[in-house]
Amino acid sequence: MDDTGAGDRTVTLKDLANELGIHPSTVSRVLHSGSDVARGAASVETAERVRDLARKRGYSPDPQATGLRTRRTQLLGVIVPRLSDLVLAIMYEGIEEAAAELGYSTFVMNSQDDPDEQRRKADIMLARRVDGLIIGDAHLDSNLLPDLTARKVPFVLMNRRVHGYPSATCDDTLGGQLVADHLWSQGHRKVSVIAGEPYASTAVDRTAGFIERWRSLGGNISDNDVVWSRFDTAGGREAAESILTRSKPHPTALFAVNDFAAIGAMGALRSHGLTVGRDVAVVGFNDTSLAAELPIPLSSVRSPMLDIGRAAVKLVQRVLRGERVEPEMLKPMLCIRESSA
Amino acid sequence: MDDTGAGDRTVTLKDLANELGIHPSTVSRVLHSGSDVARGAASVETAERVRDLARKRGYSPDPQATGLRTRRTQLLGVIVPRLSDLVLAIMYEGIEEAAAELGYSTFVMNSQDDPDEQRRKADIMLARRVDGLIIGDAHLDSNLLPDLTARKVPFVLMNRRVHGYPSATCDDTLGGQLVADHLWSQGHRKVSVIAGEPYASTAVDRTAGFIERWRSLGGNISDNDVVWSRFDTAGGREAAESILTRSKPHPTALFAVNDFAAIGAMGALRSHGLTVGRDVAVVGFNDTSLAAELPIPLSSVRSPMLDIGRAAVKLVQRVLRGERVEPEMLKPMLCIRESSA
DNA sequence: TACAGCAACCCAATCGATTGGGTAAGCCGG
DNA sequence: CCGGCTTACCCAATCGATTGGGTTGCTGTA
Repeated sequence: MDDTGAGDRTVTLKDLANELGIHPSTVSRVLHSGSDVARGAASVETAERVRDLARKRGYSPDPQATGLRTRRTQLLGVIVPRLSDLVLAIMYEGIEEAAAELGYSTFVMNSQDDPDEQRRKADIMLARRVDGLIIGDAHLDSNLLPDLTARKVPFVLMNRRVHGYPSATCDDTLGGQLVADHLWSQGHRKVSVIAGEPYASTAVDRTAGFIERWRSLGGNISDNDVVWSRFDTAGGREAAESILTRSKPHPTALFAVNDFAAIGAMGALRSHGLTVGRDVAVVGFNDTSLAAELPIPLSSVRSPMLDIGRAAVKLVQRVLRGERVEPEMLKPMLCIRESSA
Repeated sequence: MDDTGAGDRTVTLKDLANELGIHPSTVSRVLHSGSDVARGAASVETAERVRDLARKRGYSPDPQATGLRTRRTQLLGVIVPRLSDLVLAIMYEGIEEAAAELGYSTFVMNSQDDPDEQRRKADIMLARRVDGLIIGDAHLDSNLLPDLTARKVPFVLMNRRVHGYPSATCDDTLGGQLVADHLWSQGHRKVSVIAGEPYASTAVDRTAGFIERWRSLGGNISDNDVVWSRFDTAGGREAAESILTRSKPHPTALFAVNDFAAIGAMGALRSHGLTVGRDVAVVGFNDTSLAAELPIPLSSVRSPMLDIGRAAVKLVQRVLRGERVEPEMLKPMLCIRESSA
């Protein structure tokens, strides 16, 4: 009664074959494809016996061995700036789901948005022989991407896009436009943008979309009204400080391209005795779960983070199949709350 | 000039051996260990030639092949409730760092704290032949853990502990005690605890530590003053609502075992016209980066999340070596801010 | 009756690295 | 000059699964 479940070693094809008195290759063919190759490889009843025994013994093929032979690992590498960034964490959840559905497993690594780390992490993943990469931290001026292309590494971008590469992103330009429309219609005429990091398409596109629409509405906005900053609360705080000290009278609305920066900005406004939503409107981006929970709930552009993750997996799968793929941009939605209403 | 970097196929041991006119096994031995086995396997100058060529050709051993032969994959599986939980995301960053230093790669999967998913994810990782597991979502009443033990799967717990299993956690009991000391010394005498999920040792230990210390200080606290809740903002909000409606007069201090629950609770207090820090003190747990950035900065117990992740890796490594290991509890630190000062 | 055709399998090489067991050449002491 | 010891290698099996190319035995048919 000791060998009911797992004996001691894991079950191999050969074990099954021995027990059934047939050749491992037959077992392989039976188990390999639903019944495509199986037809012609074994009789219906043998196939049945094989499948039964496999189930009973809890057989699961060794991915090392399979990968060695087939040259495919069913592994995807995912590189993000940092998983402690809620936005990326949620995208990764989407990736995990979609990847699991397709029989892929995923590695994630944090690059801290540092080009050297990006390269190092990519190398680690390639050394692991991942089938493809999902890059969530692409810099607009990256030279890693051309290198990967030259090395024929299959990859797609996620979250941030770079011209000429397949990507799954939010339609950030549209997002910026939505904010412009909203603030304009609320009667704001003097606004500033906390623009994020200039190497990230998210920041650039959201800012550009905003400015372009603002101007086409007849609004006035100059380079001085745009402050580049880090994506975190501290960055947003500093940017807001600089806006408040620099431009008098202060703007009546702030658009921060990221919720965390927006939260930091709200802190700065408070320190200056300004009430968010009454004195100064604030709009963020991503609609992270916190936005709605703040003392003054934050208006934010809701980007479909989970779906972006899922889309990235599907894209990379198509790249792996050798298909040519177009960048994919998922539509965002503006959630208006007290901070700008 | 085409074969300078990577030709087309990746370089194998045999390629190197052929080019040097020696046997693959010799190359393997040279490259295998710093110079332990190398001594005796090849002359110093041959070894040098091997290493040079390996470097030049950008040789990196195929992990599938190595794993197949050695029965070790250098892969660790990590299961967490959800990576979008900042606490786990940061622990994972610690894991990633430490694992990379030891030559391990890591898979992470989200279980959503659902027992079926926990099992499913563990099975996926084992099917991938991970060398060991780091379980970050252990339930106190889990039956997965005994099963894994029975199957001789090497694993350690992280974040949450369960009696009888190796784990790397915060000293949550101590954390609760710190909060009790603090609130007591601030003169509070009527307090409530937002206790989190009863299946998580984090919640149970923090609550128990608090209550025990509170009573030993001479304080009074009954089961009614303890509300179990989800770990997120919504959970904290609901718990606080229930506390405010249930107990009159309302408590003068709330201890939430988690920052997000604390933030939710702060929202509920606000809705009831109470000012956090003046009318009601609030203390959270984990000191996530947001705590300090809130309009009313949140007092919180700082748990060494990054170190916990790193510790988990070291523990699992020792388990893999067959050593017996003791649970490890890292000391937390109370950060007092406006919400309770 | 001989042969094509098919069903149902089996064989062996292969993927890339590791490893226990050789072996040949050279040197040294007795 | 021979046995024994090093040094510097080589050989081949092995890990588990896959896969192109067999082989065997039977049936149907011209």
